[in-house]
Amino acid sequence: MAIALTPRQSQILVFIQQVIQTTGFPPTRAEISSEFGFKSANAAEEHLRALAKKNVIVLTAGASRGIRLVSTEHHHDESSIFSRTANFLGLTLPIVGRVAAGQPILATENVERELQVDPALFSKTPDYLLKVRGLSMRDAGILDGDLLAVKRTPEARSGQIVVARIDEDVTVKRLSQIKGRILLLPENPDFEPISILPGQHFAIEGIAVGLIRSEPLR
Amino acid sequence: MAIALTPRQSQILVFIQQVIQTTGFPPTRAEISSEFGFKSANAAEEHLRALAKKNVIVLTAGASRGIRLVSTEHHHDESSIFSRTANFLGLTLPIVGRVAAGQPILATENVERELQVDPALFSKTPDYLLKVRGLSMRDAGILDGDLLAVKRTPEARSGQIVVARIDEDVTVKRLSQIKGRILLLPENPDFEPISILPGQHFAIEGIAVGLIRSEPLR
DNA sequence: AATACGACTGTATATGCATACAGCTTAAAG
DNA sequence: CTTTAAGCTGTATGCATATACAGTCGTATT
Repeated sequence: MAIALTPRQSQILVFIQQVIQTTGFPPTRAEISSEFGFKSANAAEEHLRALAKKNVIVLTAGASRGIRLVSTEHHHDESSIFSRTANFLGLTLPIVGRVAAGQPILATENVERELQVDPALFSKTPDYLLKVRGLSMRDAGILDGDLLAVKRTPEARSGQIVVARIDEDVTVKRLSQIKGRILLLPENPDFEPISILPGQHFAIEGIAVGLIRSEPLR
Repeated sequence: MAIALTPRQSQILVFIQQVIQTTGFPPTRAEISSEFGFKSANAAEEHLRALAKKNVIVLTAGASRGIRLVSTEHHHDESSIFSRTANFLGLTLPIVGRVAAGQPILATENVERELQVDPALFSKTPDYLLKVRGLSMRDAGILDGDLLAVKRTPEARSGQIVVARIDEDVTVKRLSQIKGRILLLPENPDFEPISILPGQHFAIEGIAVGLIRSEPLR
């Protein structure tokens, strides 16, 4: 179970991803410090330690630029320059990874990258792609690592698959509203339904309108 | 047009690729020398210069591990009727619906429509999208109506999810090759494994590299 | 009030690493 | 037979980098 990153740590992580994508190799402590205006390389060092402790990167002791991103999935190679330059036909959707606790879903820190999508693909135009974690919706054909196309809306009908926020956590579940009682149902017998208790902060963030599985199927 | 690499230069290049793959960052001159038994780091330096001159890598002066692989171009077979036009947006992939008995998958009659896809999305570039019928692969997260991104290839490894042709029929299953015996396994206990009998016409049409679910999830 | 932690500044230092210059060897090309 | 290029050895130099230790500041917890 991964702990949520702080906003600052997310920024560092995104920067590392960007450097690898644009230069082909990870940044040094000094380069990170320079980017963020740190006057001491130690600030970067400590952020890297924190990210390593939270298992989003792996550090190689003694090696310069010894930073490795933990297998989120595909290593994006040069092909991603496509999504950068393209700006005419397609819809550009942000890919939202780990949602930092308490942060709005579309906060910059949560956006891992962007992807071009043909608007003709989905019946309802999605606003973002959420990277699904875990197997709680397995039996609905939603697997770990899948990109869920989500349309932002504050309301949903019972039975729809929704992105919901309970207190600080964001989750994907099937919505069930019976007699005013709100239930979030997993689609996997190994998981328990989530009942919204009075006093808990609950909000519908959006409804699922499609899905993209980018990893080679195994 | 790139000049051909010498055998030794190819070995160096492959090593660099392997290091990036396994560690997440490029090797140093010393590491290359160590791998190949060079007693001087200068040997590696000169190889890197040669590779840079032949445009297969880009060197960043002054940066440790400042090696970047140059994107290897994808070569598609021109024989395909469907030009996968790689413009700025990306790939144009044909959506293949019901495959008429005996017809090649990409025969015009089978193509329902076309869809633009960001090439950065899939790790292996797909050649077409196959509309899945039935629930035989349900437990692999492939549902009825899903668009399976397929890369054309005549060969596949055991365990991969493949598009295969048995006599006149096209099907999606998990490939199992044990002791020369070919089995096509469904991912749904309600379906039976398909055993290829001698005398039957069998061919791998492609492997699944991704999936798109365009219909609103229900 | 005491403690813990995120997020830094500041100072240091031992390696890590890129990179230059001088040669040597072998094989192909003129 | 001389030149050129690939492929090395050997020696050196100096910036590039990781990383330790000592503090500061503010915001939460306990």
